[in-house]
Amino acid sequence: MARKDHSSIQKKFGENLQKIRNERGLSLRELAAKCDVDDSKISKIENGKFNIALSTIIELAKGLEIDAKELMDF
Amino acid sequence: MARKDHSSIQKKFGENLQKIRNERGLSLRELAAKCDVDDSKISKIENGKFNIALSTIIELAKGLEIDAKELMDF
DNA sequence: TTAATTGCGGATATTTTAGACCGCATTATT
DNA sequence: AATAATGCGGTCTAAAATATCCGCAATTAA
Repeated sequence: MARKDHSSIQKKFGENLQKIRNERGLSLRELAAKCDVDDSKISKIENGKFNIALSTIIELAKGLEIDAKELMDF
Repeated sequence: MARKDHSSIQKKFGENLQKIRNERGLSLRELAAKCDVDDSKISKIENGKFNIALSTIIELAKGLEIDAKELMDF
């Protein structure tokens, strides 16, 4: 690979995000409506497809109405 | 701005990072040696210059020997 | 007073995300 | 059966982060 591989971190983060979203009973589109992140992007994040930015983590936490710390608890 | 502005989040994150690094008594170069992040980059992060990726947050936590959650506690 | 350390900013090239939208196959719901 | 909802993958462009490395002013140590 040209650049470092972070897929293992991304996957863990994604699994945790999905778990929390499901606990809240929110669909991808419902969560997307509550934060400034597109539903198709949330899906990709949950599947570990990319290395999201700090601001996106904060945005997701806002939509889930939780503290960003919780999202990092994996 | 062409893209959304996240400087307020970035600044808060940076201040928290700097606070923790100082508590540990580590210089920028010392921390850089303990994780895969260049010292000049850490300086820029501390000064809120950019919106770092998830993997960078994890990397910094590793170097500081703390949980990534702590870095998000701001 | 030298010499070393520290924080920080600049420059560049490359890679990646963000952001917005579309569309489909599979599951639910009516 | 028909309709709606859901998860998910793809496309595209512009903007931003990564990764390196250099260098300097100011502070600290020898």
